[in-house]
Amino acid sequence: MTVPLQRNVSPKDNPTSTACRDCPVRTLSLCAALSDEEIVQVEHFRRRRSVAATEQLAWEGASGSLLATVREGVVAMTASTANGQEQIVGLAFAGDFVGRPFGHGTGFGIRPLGRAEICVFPRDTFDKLAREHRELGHRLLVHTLDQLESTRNGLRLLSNATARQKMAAFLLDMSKRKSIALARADGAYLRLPFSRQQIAQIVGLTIETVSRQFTSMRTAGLLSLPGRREVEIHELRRMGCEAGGA
Amino acid sequence: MTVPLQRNVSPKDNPTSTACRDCPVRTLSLCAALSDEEIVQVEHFRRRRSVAATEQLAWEGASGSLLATVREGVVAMTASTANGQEQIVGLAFAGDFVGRPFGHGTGFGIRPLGRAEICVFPRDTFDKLAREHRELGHRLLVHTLDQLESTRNGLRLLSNATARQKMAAFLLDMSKRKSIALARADGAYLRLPFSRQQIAQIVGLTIETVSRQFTSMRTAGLLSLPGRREVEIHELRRMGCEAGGA
DNA sequence: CGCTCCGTTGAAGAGAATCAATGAGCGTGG
DNA sequence: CCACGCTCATTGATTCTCTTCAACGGAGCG
Repeated sequence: MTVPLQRNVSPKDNPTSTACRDCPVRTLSLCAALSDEEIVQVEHFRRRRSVAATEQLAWEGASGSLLATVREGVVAMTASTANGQEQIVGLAFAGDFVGRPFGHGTGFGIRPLGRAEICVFPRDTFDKLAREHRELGHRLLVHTLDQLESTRNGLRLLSNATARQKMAAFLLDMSKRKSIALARADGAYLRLPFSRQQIAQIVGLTIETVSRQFTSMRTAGLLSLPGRREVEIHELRRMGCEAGGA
Repeated sequence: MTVPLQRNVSPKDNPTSTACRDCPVRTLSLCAALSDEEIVQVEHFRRRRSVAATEQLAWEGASGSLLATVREGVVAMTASTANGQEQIVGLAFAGDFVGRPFGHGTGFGIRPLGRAEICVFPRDTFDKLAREHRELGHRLLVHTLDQLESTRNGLRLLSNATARQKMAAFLLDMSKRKSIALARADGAYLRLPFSRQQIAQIVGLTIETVSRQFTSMRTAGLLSLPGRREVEIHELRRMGCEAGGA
């Protein structure tokens, strides 16, 4: 069986294209602010990178950290806590922007959770563009405001919630994100891109407690765990009650 | 004794002036992005308000919340946690901006911690200005990035730290802020604008634990408590060790 | 003086962390 | 094909910290 030669391949059908207009996050990311003409200019200085799961993209406390857009996978911002553990203080999914423009670096560590594809911008060029291009700057601002809001939401969660509440809220949050691999539209089935250890670092618990909560929820009939990284939530409403302190 | 008539009073000497150029946060806030000519335009639509300690400026979950600059005092963003408590997820000091521009409200409650002076902007006018005025937009972006960074720092703290670590980090954070009433330049003496209850809501502990930590730190010789809201840190370095998990 | 608000202190209980061991999945290599 | 070793997840027992419930003390004020 021979593979037929394809002619007139549309951009979308060509997964190996390096053109920005074929980028999977073309309309999600900051780049949506750029016209097709403008983005061709960007192609000259942006650099795509495929990062391995073990690769650290920036170190905590390092001054000059990267500026990038996540094209595929999940990228985490980390901060080491007092007892030497590592807390995840932010997540960036496909289309999200990572890094601290304008001067100083983020101060946080940046690393992928699993394999990821990112698109890196040189600092000075990006800064200049973000200042001069009105629409891009505005989009970056809105994106930052959104991140601030969700980080503050995380703050509420981590401060006072019980382990059960943290886990329920985390699962509901994930079920709302369409960008992570979702098998069903209602959000009841999740294919998490995280290990148990990573979940623990996100919700601020130990891996043991995370595991206990999963089994406890399963025996309570709230969910089932078809695979290591799969979760099937049986009743989203009941899960909401768990998150809300009921 | 008669008060002599003063002629040629300089702006700074006139505390009751309602002009923006006499504003105490003229050079700190977003308004620093505006020239003296531009700010006269702003005066036409901005409205100053004096808010009482008990006054709620915005309710959690309310869609249209306020946009304002803090001129004096402290303003908090709040979120009610699962167990009905109220967690403070953000603080705004003199010069800081409060609110969520562009569309949706913050979703968080906004209230002053003690008396405060704010400068309120109508939503549509502000949004328009922030989009059209390059320098103002840029300053708002940088401010938001800063807030995001400090919120993420708070996340690290609240997630895994012990009560002692939380309190030490909180005190150090406050000692670095020059905008709250500081009697000494080295930051070793603090006049906190917070009650014990408010501190508890900020660091995510109960009021009892906060109180216990204060007395424990006092008996350990780390600090002394001259007044209800006063703190004298004896050794900033040792306090840093406490915050860092030593 | 008595009231209220705020802060402190004490004793008991609950929840998560820690320490420790077992189990499941997966790739490697014999 | 199966044994082995590795990583990741689960489960158990214990310890410790913080919360909760309760009482008390002091400052400010009518």
